[in-house]
Amino acid sequence: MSGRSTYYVTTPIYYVNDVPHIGHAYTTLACDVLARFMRLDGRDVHFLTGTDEHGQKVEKAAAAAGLAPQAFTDKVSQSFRDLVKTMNYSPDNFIRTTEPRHHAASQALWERLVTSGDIYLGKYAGWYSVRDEAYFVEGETEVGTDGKRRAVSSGAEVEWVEEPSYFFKLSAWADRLLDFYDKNPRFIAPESRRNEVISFVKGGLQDLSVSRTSFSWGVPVPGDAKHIMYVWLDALTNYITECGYPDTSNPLWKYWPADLHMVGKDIIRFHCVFWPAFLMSAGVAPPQRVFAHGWWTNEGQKISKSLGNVIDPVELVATYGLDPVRYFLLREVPFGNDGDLQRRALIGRLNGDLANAYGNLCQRVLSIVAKSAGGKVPAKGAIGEADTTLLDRGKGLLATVRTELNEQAFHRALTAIWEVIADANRYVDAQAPWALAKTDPARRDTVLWVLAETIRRVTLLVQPFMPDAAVKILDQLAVPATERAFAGFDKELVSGTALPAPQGVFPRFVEPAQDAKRGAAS
RNA sequence: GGCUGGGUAGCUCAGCUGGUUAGAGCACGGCACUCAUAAUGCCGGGGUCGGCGGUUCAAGUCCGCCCCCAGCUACCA
Repeated sequence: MSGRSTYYVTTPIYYVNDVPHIGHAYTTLACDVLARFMRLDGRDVHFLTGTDEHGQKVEKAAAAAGLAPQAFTDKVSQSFRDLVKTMNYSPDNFIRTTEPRHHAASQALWERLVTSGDIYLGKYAGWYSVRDEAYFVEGETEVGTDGKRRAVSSGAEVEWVEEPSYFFKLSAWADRLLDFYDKNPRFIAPESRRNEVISFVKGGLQDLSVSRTSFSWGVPVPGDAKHIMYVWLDALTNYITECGYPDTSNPLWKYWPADLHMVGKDIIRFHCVFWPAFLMSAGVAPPQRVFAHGWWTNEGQKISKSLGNVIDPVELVATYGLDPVRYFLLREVPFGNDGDLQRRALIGRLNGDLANAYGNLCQRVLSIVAKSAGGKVPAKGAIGEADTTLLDRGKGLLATVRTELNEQAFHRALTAIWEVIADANRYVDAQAPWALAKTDPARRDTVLWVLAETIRRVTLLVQPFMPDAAVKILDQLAVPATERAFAGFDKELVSGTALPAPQGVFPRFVEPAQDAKRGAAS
């Protein structure tokens, strides 16, 4: 036996020229839920996130700040490590492209590409803006009435510049990529993105410039130190750096190929076209799947720094609480679609799904147990049809959630869990344990046991989404820490186990009064 | 322009290979209950399923045309 099956999930490495925003938080959250679920499900998980710290922008920003690039990135990348704590992520490692092992891995990969004959020296040419210190493609420029060509974004004059550059023969890989997509239908998700990528590749591929000489903050090209490896070749390599590349005897190499690269929809091409081409050229297996999720808007408005409506995950968590934010982000929108972050909707989910449906279910059941059933797991008596129906719904949930998360369908997984919560609330009303207390205490206890047991199962599955809240509820059910993994899913609550006093887990969110707001403003 | 995916109750969306009176959640209205976080449950109003035409015994579900929305159409992390 080879032991537990591995599960390797990655976030993109985040570029350190920016502070973390909701987009970063969202991507990593999705990975975190998967990592936590897979661990509970007995998989041997490796969950990687990190920062991309090279490039001209970083070099310039460091200079502007009067710092050496390394000191600068040490400082800026910290905000991403802080977000890990704020959002309660559970990565197994936080990788940085400035690590020596990453330079070694990137250079090793480069050398393999050279050996494969896919690297050649040529010239990179484009419209260059001295003021912006950046290249623009033709479409990003326009010729003004004075006959001078300028960058559309900055208005700066551009000139045609050529610099020596190494190229990767991407043009030779189109057919092999299409063949790869064809044989691996799960490689790109969601489906609409898959179509886009395939049509892009079918349109023909150009060779890719993979080195620059215009700056020096990066990984030197082996054998030609004037050149720095360009952005994506360096950045993408992090996924195998982590596993020890090129040392395939590294213990972490068992995780490659990755089960899932989670990415935002803007960087799908790099992950679905360039990356598998690099890897195949180097004789390394491509990842198994890339999922491109959507973007958030803020109250219907596109998010942009210039509009000043960037969503700060730290503020969201401070206002609404961590677990409600985690829940909302993955429940509100079909994963893969764009979503709109509306405070009203968030509060609706918090009060409706969490406080009213789930929290109140726990509270109404546990308070009866505490007040009139002895404060212990109630005695399980004869189980009837209605009991079996509810219990079976809870039992079936694990398989359902497993299936949905295998497709990264977080919203459907949560919907399925909440359907059982709704069933449980209906069952409480139908069985009316408060009435049974007078007529049939034994039956009352059985009803309470069925409910507690259902809450246990539901909560085990809530753990990956809302770890803190789940702990509180499982504690109130006295579920041993050793029985919270899914191996213990069918280990029922034992009647007679002493329970702690119940306490609410999801308080309702009450909006500050409008009058108070106006009063404060005026 | 081309390609792809969409346009279904006030809002967000389900509706597999065509087949009984088109569904869910939220919101709204009424009722019930009182264990519970003024929570929960039940009932109800509300949709010419983007438009026009066609195929079929039968179309939201297939075909054609048109209108509208979004994404992609390469080197920006």
